[in-house]
Amino acid sequence: MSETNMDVGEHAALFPCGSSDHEDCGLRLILDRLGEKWTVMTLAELTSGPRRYRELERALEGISQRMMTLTLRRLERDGLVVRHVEATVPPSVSYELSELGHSLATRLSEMVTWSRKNKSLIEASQAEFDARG
Amino acid sequence: MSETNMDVGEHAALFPCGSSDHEDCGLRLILDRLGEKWTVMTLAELTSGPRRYRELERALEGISQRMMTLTLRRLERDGLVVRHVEATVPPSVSYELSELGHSLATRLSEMVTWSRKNKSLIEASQAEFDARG
DNA sequence: CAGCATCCTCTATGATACTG
DNA sequence: CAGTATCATAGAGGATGCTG
Repeated sequence: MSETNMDVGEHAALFPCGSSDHEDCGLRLILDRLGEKWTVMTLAELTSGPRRYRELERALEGISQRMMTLTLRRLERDGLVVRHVEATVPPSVSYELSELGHSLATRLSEMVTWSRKNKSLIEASQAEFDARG
Repeated sequence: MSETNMDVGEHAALFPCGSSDHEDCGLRLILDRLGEKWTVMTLAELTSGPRRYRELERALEGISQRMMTLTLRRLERDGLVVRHVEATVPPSVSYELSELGHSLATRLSEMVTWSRKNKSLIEASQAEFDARG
């Protein structure tokens, strides 16, 4: 009853991202990253603990070396992932989520829950939509 | 069953999207949509209530007609937005969030909160990272 | 007003080769 | 092992013109 009953009149934006505010309230900052092909899977893999470069590469089946590096660099740049270097021979480099990274991963897991819950609903809608030309 | 021999104090994955599960637990289904350039702003605008095509176009300053239509079609296809047609002359078409759309918008607003809260942290990290390249 | 069709550009990503 | 550098390409998105 009190579910979605937040009267949606004319001017009560649930979240102010669009309109004249082109800076998107900072959402794009993180959404652009999440929209990249391998970012989410990389974060997901790292929620289990630190991983070495090669381990990640194996876990993310199909990723190119180029994208593995790019993805990790960008996550590091955002402060979501921390890079550790062991100056051994051969070198050993591991990556792990920062505190910020973990906090994002938590949010992401909530989105996963939502996705799981509504996946069939969405796919049904798509199927119906497609069935009409 | 598998090689659990390397438990370096690992925890279970917070969300199971990567590794062998290529279907991404359905997250990509929605993340791909949110990653598109105008989707979030469109949803944001619609949280305030129904909007006509032209109203949306004006609100989302800079969007092309092509992308406005594509974005709305895809949202409609996903069942996140409902399209209403008034067969007047000239025609009047309005769009509004479905219940599913509202539920997603709610999640999104939580992400916005997170983004707002950590925006400066991320940007600081980026600045520091760049200062060393 | 609310679109659809067409052309074009630019970027994300993939493939491949090389190195400390 | 853990990258960097280079080349190639599919697709997202922009610009423009047309229509019911």
